[in-house]
Amino acid sequence: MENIINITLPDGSIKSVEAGSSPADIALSIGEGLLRSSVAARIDGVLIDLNTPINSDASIELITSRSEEAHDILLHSTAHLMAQAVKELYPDVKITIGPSIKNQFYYDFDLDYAFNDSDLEKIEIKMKEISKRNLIVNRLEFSRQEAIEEFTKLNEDYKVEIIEGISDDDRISAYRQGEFIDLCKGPHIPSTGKIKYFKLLSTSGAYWRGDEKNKMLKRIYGTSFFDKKALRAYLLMLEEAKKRDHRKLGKELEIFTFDEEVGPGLPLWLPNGATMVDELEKLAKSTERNAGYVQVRTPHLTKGILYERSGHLEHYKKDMFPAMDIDGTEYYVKPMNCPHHHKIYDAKKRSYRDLPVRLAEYGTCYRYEKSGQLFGLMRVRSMQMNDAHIYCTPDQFKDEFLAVCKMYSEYFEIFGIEKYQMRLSVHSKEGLGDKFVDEPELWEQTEKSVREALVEGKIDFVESVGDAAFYGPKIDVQVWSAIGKEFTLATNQVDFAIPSRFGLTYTDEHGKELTPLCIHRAPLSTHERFIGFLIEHFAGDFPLWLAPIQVIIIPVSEKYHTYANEVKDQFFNSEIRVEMDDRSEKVGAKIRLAEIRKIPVMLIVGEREMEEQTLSVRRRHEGDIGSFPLNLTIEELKSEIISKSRRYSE
RNA sequence: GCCUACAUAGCUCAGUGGUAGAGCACUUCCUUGGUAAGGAAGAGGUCACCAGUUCAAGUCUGGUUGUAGGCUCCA
Repeated sequence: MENIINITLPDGSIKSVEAGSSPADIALSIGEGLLRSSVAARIDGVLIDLNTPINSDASIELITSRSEEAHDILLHSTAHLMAQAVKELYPDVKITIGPSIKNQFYYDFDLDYAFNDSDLEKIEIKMKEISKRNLIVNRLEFSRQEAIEEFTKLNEDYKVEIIEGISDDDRISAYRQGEFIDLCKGPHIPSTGKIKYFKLLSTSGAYWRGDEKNKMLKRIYGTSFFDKKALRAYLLMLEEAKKRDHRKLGKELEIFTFDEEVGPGLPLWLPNGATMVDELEKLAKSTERNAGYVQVRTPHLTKGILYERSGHLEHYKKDMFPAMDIDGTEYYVKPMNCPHHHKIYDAKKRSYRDLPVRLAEYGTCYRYEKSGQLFGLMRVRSMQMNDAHIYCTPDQFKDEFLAVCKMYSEYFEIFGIEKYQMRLSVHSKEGLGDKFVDEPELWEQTEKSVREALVEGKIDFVESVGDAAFYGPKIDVQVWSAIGKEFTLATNQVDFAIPSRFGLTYTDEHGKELTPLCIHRAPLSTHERFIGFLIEHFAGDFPLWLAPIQVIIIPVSEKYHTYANEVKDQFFNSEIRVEMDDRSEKVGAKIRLAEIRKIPVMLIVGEREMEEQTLSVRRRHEGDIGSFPLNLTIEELKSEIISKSRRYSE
């Protein structure tokens, strides 16, 4: 009896097998097809390889190629396959790490040679060859000392460094396929022959252990799938995503441009973009007015002493443009609006009866972003923030904080933004006194109250240590660009430090002077990033209220230009953004251009319309929807604009 | 900032050391049309910039600037 063990299957049934059977044996006993589609197994909740023997009673779950976990394992195994190919082609290479990431994998190599595109092709061919060898992937286990000896022998210094960092009592595993051995926890695909549909995508540099003080390694990214169709679909998806890229659409739709003589990261808003900025500001102003904010305006330039007081020069200087000397005094362009707003708060005596004070401004700030991190409109050096600072008592904090969170969701509702993640960024102990103001207790206390507010507001969030602002924790809304870069869109930050540095106070009901809390918030981010995001979110197909050109009049021929101009004037007088296509072109050509420009409403006017005083309405994504009286059309479009309807954006 | 690649007409892109090209857009003319491209002609370039190699450089080399993909950092 001793050599029989009981294996519990996911459906609860129990299978008795010989001790030492592997998940592969168990899969085969159920069916050959199951074995074929299995890539690993979970035994009592722990992922193991298909051929690892099981020696005692356990529950089993086979990981088949359909699951996301299986895809991760495949990606990781493909990274090993690539590393093996690179090592065969470039024997001097030292391998480092090669994990799977979302739908992709990468591997970092230390090599005195830079890979180019034709090298990627060569490596891919070598990978296919190794795949055909169908090498069995074996798990090896070492003690720490054995592992160090083994990888020292292989001359893999980086692996030795990793092992040295692993705690003493752990068994160390590695995987061997043919001549290639890689330090790895596993599990892995059982043989290289199962890795068939992959593509190497790009090369880049990457610092060893992500630290810019370390050596720059050579990284190769790639992707891999279980079947050809899925690989093709993924590559197609990457191509499609590029078409939504705001840099491409922003140029095509004449929203913004950059000019070498103006400077990197300093966008120029073209008329279409300026119109959109204006619409955003109108939205923000009315929302904030209803939420009890007041508008202020402050200069772009300020004496250094203000930023000494605020702590910016201590904690934020590397992100600021260098000082300029004006009559012997140092001035800076502002990186944030808060110090100015603090001065406005401080411009008069405040009572608890005045609080909360909510000061709003779409102030333009300038930040010295490192050249390599500029990215279209999403990451720029001059930016106009949807900024406001709320000064409140500790008692008011939770309500104010949640009101800001509510404002986010109202905005997100308007734009139909559904894919985002709330992130609570807190301080790290190591950063105290450097990256963060040195107030350990206040940090803990503030972070606690923010967490409580979030829980009370039933807001789901993830936490990120070490990403707080220098003056306090923040709640960010993370979104992803068309090509998958992550960005912080909205932000909501709590400041427990700076108001006291500015000596800000309010008089409480007992006549005592107290320091207010400050909430920094930017639910619409900056105009630059928000519009960059919206371009991609809508793929340039903006809802009517936001579209730079809302309506284009298309006369069938020159004979109807007079009527078309009358129509245009009426739309113009109704404050609808209208243009007329008076080129000597056929209707089809005018429609085509309007479609390319993604103008939501096309109005065709000819003989019939002129006689009947109507318009033939063609809407993007809908086509010809029929003829309507002029006045009715204006009314309907007006109401669509006022309601901010998203007619096509789903 | 670091690694790598790229930079040719307004846009998209050909052009591997020997007279600078295409399509679209633009201008003019013809055409006056009915729901995604009517026709013809014309204009448009210091091949990003600065050096160098060469009889000769868009093409080769170096530097600068800008852009792209990453790394690091962030609204």
